[in-house]
Amino acid sequence: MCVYVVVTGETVLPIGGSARHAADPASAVRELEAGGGPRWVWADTRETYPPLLEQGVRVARCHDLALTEGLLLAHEGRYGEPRSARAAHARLHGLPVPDDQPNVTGTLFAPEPLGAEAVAEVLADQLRRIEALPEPGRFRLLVAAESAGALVAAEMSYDGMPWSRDVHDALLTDLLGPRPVHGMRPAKLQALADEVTAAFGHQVNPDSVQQLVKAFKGAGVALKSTRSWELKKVDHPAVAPLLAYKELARLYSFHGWVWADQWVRGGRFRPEYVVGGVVSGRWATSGGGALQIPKVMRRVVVADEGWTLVVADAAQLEPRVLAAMAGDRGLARAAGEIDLYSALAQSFGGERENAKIAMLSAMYGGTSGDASKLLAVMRQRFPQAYQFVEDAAKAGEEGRLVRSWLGRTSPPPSGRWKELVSGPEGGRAARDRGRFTRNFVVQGTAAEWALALLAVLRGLLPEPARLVFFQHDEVMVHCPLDQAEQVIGAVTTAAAEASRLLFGSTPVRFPMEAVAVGCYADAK
DNA sequence: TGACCAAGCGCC
DNA sequence: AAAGGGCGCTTGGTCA
Repeated sequence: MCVYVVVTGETVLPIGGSARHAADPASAVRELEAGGGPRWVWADTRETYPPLLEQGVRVARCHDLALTEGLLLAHEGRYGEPRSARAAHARLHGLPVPDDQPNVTGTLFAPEPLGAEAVAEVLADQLRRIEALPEPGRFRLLVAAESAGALVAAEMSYDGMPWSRDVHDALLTDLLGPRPVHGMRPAKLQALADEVTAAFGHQVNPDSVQQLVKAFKGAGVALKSTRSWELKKVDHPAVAPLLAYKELARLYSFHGWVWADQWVRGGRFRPEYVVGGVVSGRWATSGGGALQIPKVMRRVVVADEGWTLVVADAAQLEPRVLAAMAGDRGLARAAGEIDLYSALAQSFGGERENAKIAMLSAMYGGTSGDASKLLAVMRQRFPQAYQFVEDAAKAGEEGRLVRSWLGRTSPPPSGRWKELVSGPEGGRAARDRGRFTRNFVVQGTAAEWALALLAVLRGLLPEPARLVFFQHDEVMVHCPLDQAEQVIGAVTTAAAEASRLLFGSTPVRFPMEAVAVGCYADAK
């Protein structure tokens, strides 16, 4: 049973009750939250929640109208229509529908917030539309998990991930040389660039694909691309320094000093997360590149004195999700083991590696190498799982929509795709979309499991423990040392609860191994 | 000059 | 070792 309380601007309105115009809305929220914890409904967590966090107010549950509208529109085959609460309200009243604005927090031209009555109206409409779906229970869970994700995302941006600028600077200095002055290359990077130039006998900018291709051509080497794995096949003295250059140059420009100046404050890395930013339901980032931190940088993430980092990732999440969704008994039995691929090895000639290739090929639409032979085995041994992803691929090839377990819906085919598919290269376009929808059902459901885990875990954490990182199937909690055991236990509990919420009683296990470490680099 | 694209590579 | 689905982000380079 949910109790909804509307928040907009300075109004806090219990549904069915009378509006309170609070001069101090944060206090009003704090007060109502303490008295039992309603489900707050608001137009957009990104606008409403950060100011509350600034005032030390956190809430347990919310219903984010914009995220919910996006999920509903996609399910209704109206993917891409404006999803803001304002747009939803306009549609209800046959008024002109405003385009979605980029996150307007803090801009001068932020429009007046939607009135409380309008917010309540949009909520009622959404709840009605959810009840009309074929699986309202699952979709309600999706909405709750997505909204909880929005709370976590805002909190993680606010709290930040521990980031030692001293360790970062030492690492960069070690690899690149001291921080250079304005526009210069770091010494070690410049030395490698000079080596490349020397190897060719003339000036070559290693950042320029064109110059590199031309230089190699001049040396008698025809390149298809300058990708590292392509270069590794080439025998030329420029290759070694060039490969070293590319690796370090990326570190320098993506996660170097300039990046740290912009994104690290007070020993915390504060990226911006975009909940549901990937069509499959995975999160994206809109700044800071939090989901692409190179592994070498993990040593920079260090717990505060007297605190620890509890790091946990779900093992082989996607094949487990497939086993549970497809109800494939054989695969589910293997997924009852800690190492799913080892458990499958027997079916694939005793080779764990073969089992892995077969599973990945089934989920991603792989065709290369041994894939087709292994897929034939998969089809025979695990027919339900095989058929499940085949059906998703077929739907995609035919231009139909597919949905995740809880009801997140794939984008429809574009107009361009429809043209292509009836043209001479149509087969290629169809297969490409088939691979996408094949992967969508698995990746999307895995994202839902992870979101459910995140939501449950958040509710189990003791004060002052904080979630500080979430990356697809991995979470990190920063907590005092003496809470480590409790937090590790909470992770296990949350994983079990996420599995139960999505799949009820299933033989499939979802192992989530958590370790407490002083430094992220020590987690693996 | 700014807008946009492609290449390339980091993460899952 | 990669395969292969999804992203973000930076650089160089082109075009209006």
